[in-house]
Amino acid sequence: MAKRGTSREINRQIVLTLIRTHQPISRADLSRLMDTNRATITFLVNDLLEEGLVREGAVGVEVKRGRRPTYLYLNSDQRCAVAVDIRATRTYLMLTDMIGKQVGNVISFPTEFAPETFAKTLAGYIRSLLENNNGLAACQGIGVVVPGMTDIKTGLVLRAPALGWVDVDLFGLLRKELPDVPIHIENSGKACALSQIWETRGGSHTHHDLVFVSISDGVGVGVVINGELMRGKHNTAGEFGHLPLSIDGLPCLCGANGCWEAYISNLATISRYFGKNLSRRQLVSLETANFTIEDLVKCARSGDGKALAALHLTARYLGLGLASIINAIDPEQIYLGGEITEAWDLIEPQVRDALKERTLTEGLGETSIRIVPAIEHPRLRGAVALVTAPAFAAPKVA
Amino acid sequence: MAKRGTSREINRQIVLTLIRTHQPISRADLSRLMDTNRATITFLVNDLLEEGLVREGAVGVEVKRGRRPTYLYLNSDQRCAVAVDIRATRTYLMLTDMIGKQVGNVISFPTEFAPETFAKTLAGYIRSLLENNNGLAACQGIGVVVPGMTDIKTGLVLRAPALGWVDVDLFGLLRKELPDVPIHIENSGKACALSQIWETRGGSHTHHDLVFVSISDGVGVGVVINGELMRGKHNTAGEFGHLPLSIDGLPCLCGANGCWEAYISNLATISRYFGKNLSRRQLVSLETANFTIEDLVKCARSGDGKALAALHLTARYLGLGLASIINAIDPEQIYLGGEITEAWDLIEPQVRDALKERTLTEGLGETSIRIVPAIEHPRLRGAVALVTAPAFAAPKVA
DNA sequence: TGTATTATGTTAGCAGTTTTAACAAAAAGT
DNA sequence: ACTTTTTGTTAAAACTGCTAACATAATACA
Repeated sequence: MAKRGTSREINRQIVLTLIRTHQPISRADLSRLMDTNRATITFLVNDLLEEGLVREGAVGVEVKRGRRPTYLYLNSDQRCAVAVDIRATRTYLMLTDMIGKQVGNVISFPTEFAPETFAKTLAGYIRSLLENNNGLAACQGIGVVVPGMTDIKTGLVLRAPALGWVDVDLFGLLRKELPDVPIHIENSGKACALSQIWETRGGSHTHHDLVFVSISDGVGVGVVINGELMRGKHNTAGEFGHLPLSIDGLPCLCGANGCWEAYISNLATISRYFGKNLSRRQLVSLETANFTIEDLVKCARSGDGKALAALHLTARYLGLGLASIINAIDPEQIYLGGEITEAWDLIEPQVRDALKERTLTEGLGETSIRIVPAIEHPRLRGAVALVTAPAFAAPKVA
Repeated sequence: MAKRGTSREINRQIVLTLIRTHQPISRADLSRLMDTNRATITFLVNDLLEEGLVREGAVGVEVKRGRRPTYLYLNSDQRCAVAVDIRATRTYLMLTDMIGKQVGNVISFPTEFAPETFAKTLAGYIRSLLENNNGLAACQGIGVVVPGMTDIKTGLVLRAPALGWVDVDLFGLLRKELPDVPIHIENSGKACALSQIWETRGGSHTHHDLVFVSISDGVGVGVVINGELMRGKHNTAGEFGHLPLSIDGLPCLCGANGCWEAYISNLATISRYFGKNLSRRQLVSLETANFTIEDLVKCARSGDGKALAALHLTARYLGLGLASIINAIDPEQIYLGGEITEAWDLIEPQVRDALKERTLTEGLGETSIRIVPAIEHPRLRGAVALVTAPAFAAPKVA
């Protein structure tokens, strides 16, 4: 039901989003973008100025004639957010302002598997991060991404194989340590997808349907449909990593056989290189401590044929799986993250060929794939989006 | 941008939807459902009464005390829609009122594969259907569902293997014959999903995420995410029928190998029963003319062990594929249509067991599956939804 | 230099909606 | 006969976007 103030709420959020994506921008430009009059914008902006969400800045000088516009900016300096990326080996942290811009360095520490002690350690790092940067006033929230299934309502980590966590109340543990800050916990793939839609929304080339595929120890996938994150009934939607390539194929950690993940995870690629059966986790962890996928790529680049062959086979399986995602979702854009993307120049042809083998139409075979390099910290950006995106979201009305 | 009248538009649609799903319903009940006052409802309903979309009916008598409510109904008698379901062998037609209620009988004629003559024949049937029922005044539109990929903007049938159609301008051909009626053309799976969301929306158990799987000569899938149909960039989203069960498996009509469809289509099941390789289309069409999946089910019911075994194997593959859909989408409800569902009592355990083999969590393994029997004409209802749903859709504002 | 032109941003009043509060209508209980 | 309860309507208030006029500030041009 649309109430008396619903229109205003909606328009407020639209203005806020447009300022975020177009700043610096004048009131007049906003009125043109929103196809309305300048008067309405004046009132909306005045609201945002009073609340301190927006500030006026310099006046424009590059105009031909007429009064110069006063530019508007998001007042992002006064608020901050903390992004946390929990991975199997290390946990990464970053401080950002409200538009997700990084403030200071990314710091990290080894991940402990015992939830209680881990939460205490993590809270300590967060506190020191906030204290050392107290020029930034209020912390708007902490976004935490996890390599596993989560329940966003309760903040429970339902299942994170890489961490050995089942039904861990991460929210509760962190809440006890940091009682005054909103905490958001989400699956890393979903968070990455959220950050992509949130970064492109309102811009000239907004994608309404996109998929984020992150390949590391497992395969994490986040899907945006019609501009909204696909969550599903249990917030477990997007588990494309366990689509079968062959129902009688390689055993997967999930218990089933022939999952895509079992063919393209970092473990699978390394295991393929060594030619051993490294399916048992203990063996794997020993091996990978000494030899990472980055090492494998280096080998391939310096002429190791076996390494290149292992990468090419992974590339082929990667393409075959992507074809399934494309046939199922028909996205405008696929984002691809993970260590193996650093070898994209070596594997792209194999990926694209395999993809075209199974996509149903020519158009689907040409689906755009964008590599997201590790240096962009996609998971940390996803964690930020958990905190910042709700502030810009339109109200639910239906 | 929310304009001055946007709130009213939104609320108008909500009222209309609530009357559709709850009729008969009083103004007072509407105000309670929408959590607002009766005055607002009075204004909104007056608008709808003037437009003739809603009518007042009997007064309620089963109230304990107080003034009796005057019940409101959708004024569905004055308008009608035509639903068309094009299938490989026959084409079906039905006349409905605006809430999708069937008027008269379902009629059908053999499908001709030449687009021009087919369009002329179809238009003739539609005209006679409308003339024989001209008590119903204005025809609001014609909804046509097709077993293939469509472009909803142009009305082109991009690819319908069962009909041998590629880039057929079905919209243009029908438009020439019926120039004054809006025509909607859509893939059958998508239309079925649309009809399900549209029939449950506003009700007590609205499903925001659902999947409709229709098994016949091919596998058609329609997906609703966050209450909206998933279309994708080219309106080809939802092609789960070509997810692989084994990338080296049975050849599929699409050119790839091991597609789910190649294991569970009616042709696959019949072919399995005869133990022959019926992959070539000519052979298949000869066989199936004499022996349908319904016959196979009859055999199984009367004790033919080979028939039952063929069904059970199809059931197993059906379950394995559904697991992929469930892992990917995590829907609240799966609807299952197609001839084979008439044997649901025979195959449900096998389907459910196979499904649980590959679903990632217990909750996902328990995903509700509802059989949609042929007598409910799901594809024709989908065709109706193409015409009627837009009249109830909320305005796009963001 | 002075005037016209152009663009930005503000203000007052108008128009369309929801909301509040009061009231009329109709039925059942006491 | 009177009170209570519920439905539906009406008038006025409050809030929102919209229109039109106007102030402000820059450039263009004679």
